[in-house]
Amino acid sequence: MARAASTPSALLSSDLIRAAGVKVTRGRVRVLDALQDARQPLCHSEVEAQLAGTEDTAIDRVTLYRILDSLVACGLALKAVDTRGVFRFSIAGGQRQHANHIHFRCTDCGGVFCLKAEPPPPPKLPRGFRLCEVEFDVRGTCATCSTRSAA
Amino acid sequence: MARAASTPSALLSSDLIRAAGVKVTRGRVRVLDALQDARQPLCHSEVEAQLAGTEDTAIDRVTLYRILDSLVACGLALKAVDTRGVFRFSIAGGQRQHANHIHFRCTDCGGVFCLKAEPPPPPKLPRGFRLCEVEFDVRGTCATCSTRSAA
DNA sequence: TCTCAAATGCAACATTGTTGCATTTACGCG
DNA sequence: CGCGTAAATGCAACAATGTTGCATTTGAGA
Ligand SMILES: [Mn+2]
Ligand SMILES: [Mn+2]
Ligand SMILES: [Zn+2]
Ligand SMILES: [Zn+2]
Repeated sequence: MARAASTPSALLSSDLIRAAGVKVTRGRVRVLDALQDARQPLCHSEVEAQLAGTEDTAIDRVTLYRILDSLVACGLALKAVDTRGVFRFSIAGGQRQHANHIHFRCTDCGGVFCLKAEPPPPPKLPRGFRLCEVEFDVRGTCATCSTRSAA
Repeated sequence: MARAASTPSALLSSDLIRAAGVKVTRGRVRVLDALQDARQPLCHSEVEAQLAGTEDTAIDRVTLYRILDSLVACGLALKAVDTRGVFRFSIAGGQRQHANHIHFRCTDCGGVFCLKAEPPPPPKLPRGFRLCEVEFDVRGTCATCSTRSAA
């Protein structure tokens, strides 16, 4: 089964940052690398933890907040709030390739799988309402997890 | 626009609370009244401000958090996070009456609005996958919030 | 190399939400 | 009504997340 995956592009973070028109700093490169490697949007503390796993020096907490916001400001990252009210960051553009099909989320392993079906058309909205995003969320257990739990 | 979870009845808050199976306290009645009167989901501080406008004594900050959560726990209120990561509360109606149509969630105020359209049918899944839940999430800004942000 | 706006580190602060515990209160029951 | 008790409240402390101000350092163009 085709797993939803991050971009296979070997574009260096430093190149992306330079192309975005902001200074290439060690912090920005490390954070963007972390977002690229991540398989889901990361919150501030998760990025911090990821960075702590490296041998490099730690980035200041406030600086990390500012780096994340700067990546969003220059279009390299996306910022969204999760159900607990915490901001999560992901690389921008990674979602575009998954725009015209729907996804299945395994509630067991957390995996996201691409389905063949197209997303349903957005409904008609009352006057004055502004559509921003339509998400068809299909949840359950994937084949692997279903087999394992049936055993 | 028909707001989701609007109660057509003039049921007293105290009756609703009693029927929900929890103790009828002055705080719960006042908070539920505030949510009923509100035209949009209110966050903690907004409920606090609303209550401060009355002549009654102020409710402790922690108690207000606990009252709001208790109203959610007993099914009288709904809790959703807004775009800034703040929880907003609104009165809940019967959820059964909202089974056959889809909803629009305002990412600004957290409000939930009933739409006329039916929910889309569940997609066909790959072999071995087990469907558990399907959710059609339509997000954007409601008429009120769209007007306000355009100003 | 020089220069300086941009980025960083650090301290302090703000907002939102939670936990522990002593006190008070709602309400079922005799 | 008056009791007993579990639930609810008030208060202090704490936690998590995010922001502001300011002095210092640094990326990168001239
Ligand atoms: Mn928050
Ligand atoms: Mn996909
Ligand atoms: Zn799975
Ligand atoms: Zn709204």
